[in-house]
Amino acid sequence: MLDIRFVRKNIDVIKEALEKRRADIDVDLFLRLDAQRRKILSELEQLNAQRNKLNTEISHLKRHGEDATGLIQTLKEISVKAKSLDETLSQIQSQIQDWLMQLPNIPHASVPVGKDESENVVVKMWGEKPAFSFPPKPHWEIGEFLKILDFKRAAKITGSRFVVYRGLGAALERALINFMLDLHVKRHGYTEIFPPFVVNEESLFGTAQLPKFKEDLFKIEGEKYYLIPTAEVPVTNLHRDEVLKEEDLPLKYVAYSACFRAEAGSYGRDVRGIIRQHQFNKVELVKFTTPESSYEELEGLLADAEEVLQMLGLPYRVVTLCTGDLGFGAAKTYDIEVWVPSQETYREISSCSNYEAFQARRANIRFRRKGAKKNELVHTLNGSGLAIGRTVVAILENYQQKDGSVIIPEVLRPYLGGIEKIEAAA
RNA sequence: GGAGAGAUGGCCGAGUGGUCGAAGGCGCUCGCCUGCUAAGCGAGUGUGGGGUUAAAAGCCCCACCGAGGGUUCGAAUCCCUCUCUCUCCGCCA
Repeated sequence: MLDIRFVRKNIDVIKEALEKRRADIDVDLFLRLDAQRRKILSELEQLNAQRNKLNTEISHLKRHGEDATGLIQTLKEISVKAKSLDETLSQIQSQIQDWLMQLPNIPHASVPVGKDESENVVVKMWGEKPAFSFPPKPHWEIGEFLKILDFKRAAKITGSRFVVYRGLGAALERALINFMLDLHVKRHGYTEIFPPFVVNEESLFGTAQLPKFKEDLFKIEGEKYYLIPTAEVPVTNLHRDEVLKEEDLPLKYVAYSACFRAEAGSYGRDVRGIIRQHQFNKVELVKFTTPESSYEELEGLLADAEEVLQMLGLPYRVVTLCTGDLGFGAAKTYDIEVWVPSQETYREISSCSNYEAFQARRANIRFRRKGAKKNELVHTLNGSGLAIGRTVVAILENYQQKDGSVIIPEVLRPYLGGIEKIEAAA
């Protein structure tokens, strides 16, 4: 959410941002509602001030045992008027709130202008794509051959877009989680969080999944709870309605969680394999920073996520999302895309974003500078570090051998009891 | 799931219809005093919104005593619903 006063005073900036994003939102509606709101608000407040004055007089009279019938009559009339104004006001206010909730963040000046995904800008290439002496297999074939991924039984026990990891597959998933957590905690200085995987509506409003993206979420029937689509939600909301201390910033958290996504509207995309699942694991990085340091911290966050791929020896590239592809609440986003040999393409494995104060305003996360009177909103950032399932895809495909086995990257071996490769069970 | 108790400012805690944004204490900030980083004295110390302003400060006004609704001329105080916390019982990894 953006600051209503900022919007009011910078309507041209808003219009330009919406145009760059190719978003169609009625800005004039806002201006009309806002003008109405302020007019009614000041009328109402004048009435209230009048009422408060008369009330004081009445209480004086009453305490001296004098008659206040006339004043009470006047007050009755004022109260009736105030009540109806109040109703009108709250209607307008909720309309304004709805409008503001629909308004996306303003892209940062450094974000390239573009219409869609095709105009994202590659800013970095890392690693060498593996050269195979045979046609590389897709990860689902490798996984089934090695009996580490079981799609059939997952479909039986749950449904499509679910998978069962078995044996070394399950161990690999667990190893990756531990490896990434250890890296970010011990080397990058993040604090580990193990959050609830279920959250309430307020949290989802705070991080801007609601109200716009309800159809992407799993809701628990009969409860007010939702399954989290990412650990970003519980971790960012850790400090909802809090005032942080300047000296504690930046706060850096890393959290493992399962993530649940309805994937509505993605029928037919990535139907095979584990690229797109209803449930997947992810290690997420979240930062709370001062406004002036958030872009520096974004670069740091990106580097922390990249290091995972570097240590695993997986080739990747980094792209800056253009304005047309930028997520709703983000001011700037880097995607890290890992090389997937069977598809001969790079696939997103991490998305690192600076939300500036967009989430902080919704979630009311502030900080106070030393000696300052006023609280300010923090900036929030987050990024995957990394998506576990897609990392498994990358490992299986990039490290596959001609005989169908898969070499384990060295850094993972201590997490897998020292084994060097996954082979077909005898 | 059943029964009961509670939710007030950074913290503790008073306040059962009118002068309450809220006593008192603690903490914190500033000042004074004191021949030691103590004690004492004085003042200040919530958040959000609207107006005034080029802007800020300041000033004026409004709202907020877990949340939402209601009664009333008037609600922290009365009524209803919800949420959370605590105690006991039941169930349970």
